[in-house]
Amino acid sequence: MARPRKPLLSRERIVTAALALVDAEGLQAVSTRRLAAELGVSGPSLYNHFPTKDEILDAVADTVVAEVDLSMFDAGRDGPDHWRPALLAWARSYRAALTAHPHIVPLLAQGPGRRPTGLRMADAVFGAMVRAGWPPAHATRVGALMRYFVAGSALGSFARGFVDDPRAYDPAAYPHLGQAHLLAERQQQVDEGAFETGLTALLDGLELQFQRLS
Amino acid sequence: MARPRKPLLSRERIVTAALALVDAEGLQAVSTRRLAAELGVSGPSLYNHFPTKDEILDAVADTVVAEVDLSMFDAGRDGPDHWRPALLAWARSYRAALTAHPHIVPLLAQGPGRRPTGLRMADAVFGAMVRAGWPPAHATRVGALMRYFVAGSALGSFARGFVDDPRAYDPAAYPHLGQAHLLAERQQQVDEGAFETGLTALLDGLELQFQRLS
DNA sequence: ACCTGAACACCGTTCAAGT
DNA sequence: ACCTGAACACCGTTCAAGT
Repeated sequence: MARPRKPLLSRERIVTAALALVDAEGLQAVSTRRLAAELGVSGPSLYNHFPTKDEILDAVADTVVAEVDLSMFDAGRDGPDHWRPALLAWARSYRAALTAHPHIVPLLAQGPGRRPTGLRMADAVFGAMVRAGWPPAHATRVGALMRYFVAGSALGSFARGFVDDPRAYDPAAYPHLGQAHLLAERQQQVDEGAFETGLTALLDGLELQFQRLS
Repeated sequence: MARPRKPLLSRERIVTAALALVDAEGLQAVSTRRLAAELGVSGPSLYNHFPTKDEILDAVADTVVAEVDLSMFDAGRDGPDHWRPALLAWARSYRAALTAHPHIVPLLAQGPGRRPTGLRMADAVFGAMVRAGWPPAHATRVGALMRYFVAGSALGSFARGFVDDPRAYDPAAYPHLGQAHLLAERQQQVDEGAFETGLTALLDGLELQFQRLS
């Protein structure tokens, strides 16, 4: 079989298979040969659809960010009281999209870059903040700092860092972390709690700044 | 030359060289062969000092986190008014350590894990918050959410994401980002501003919560 | 246009051999 | 104990060859 009359691959099929592989086995499991095998083709076939492996992973990251709900930034329900609930809903949707695919979060490191959905997201947040009354320079910062917090919460899940093995912790070395190994069990609660606590603090603090501006 | 009478390598030399290579050329530049060449030895020599390449990079990450100042959490100057300036100073030192070595930030994804300095840091923050009057469950969250924000700010530097090429941005597609390409130039200012704005908001918000608790 | 196998330079890691 | 070269299985990518 050289060229089939109907293409075996498409960019979409490749991205879908790559995301499934990343979710199931992590980033390191994605090699061009392995991914191609998963799709029933040979390694080099991928290069008919993407110039490099990195661009495949870029497209995967874009797919994940595309899952983020941005409808709360739609023009129409603007007003000076809408920016807070909009940021809140956006942050939760953003975090949900990332924690659904935790293995690609480190890949988001490059920032929005040339990825279209990342740019669309930045544009939506910025536009809504300006319409709500934030000065443009502040609107840029608000979008950025919210992104920092959400990405950080999805990236370095604090609790996941503690392995589930009491022997890893010398109580003499870390006097306050005696029960740290328990954190692995309650991972999700701790993460969720820290995220919600931080989100509330962030929005409370931004509200103070917003009031000072007007 | 088989075995020299004085060892050519040490864990410390390896880690130092690896960090220099990461800083200069990024994570992908670090291969065992390349790193060994940089140290004047052959590839497999590294395995006399580290069991895997991943553990070398773990040690590199640990080195970077070790640069974070924790002295503001020392017992003695506790009191209910000290936790805020302590968190502020720590966050700035933490961010400075990470932005000095931006290429290893995605590596911190695994969280503190078994890395001793990450655990020491978590322990110091937690202990100081509890001594300042935060209930333990809240102290855990405060340490985690601050880490989220700092790691996120170092990871996905918002501005770095915008490439310095006006042609990458179709003004029709991103109506609010017409000047986005300019962001690449002002990268540091935007990042710094967003970080400081977010940090103030976060601490203002935490102060509100702290008052509510007492 | 879109797939294939062969090939290239390069990986991380193992291991027997040297001192 | 600590280094070496050879070797293994595996990479990302290129390319000529097939239809």
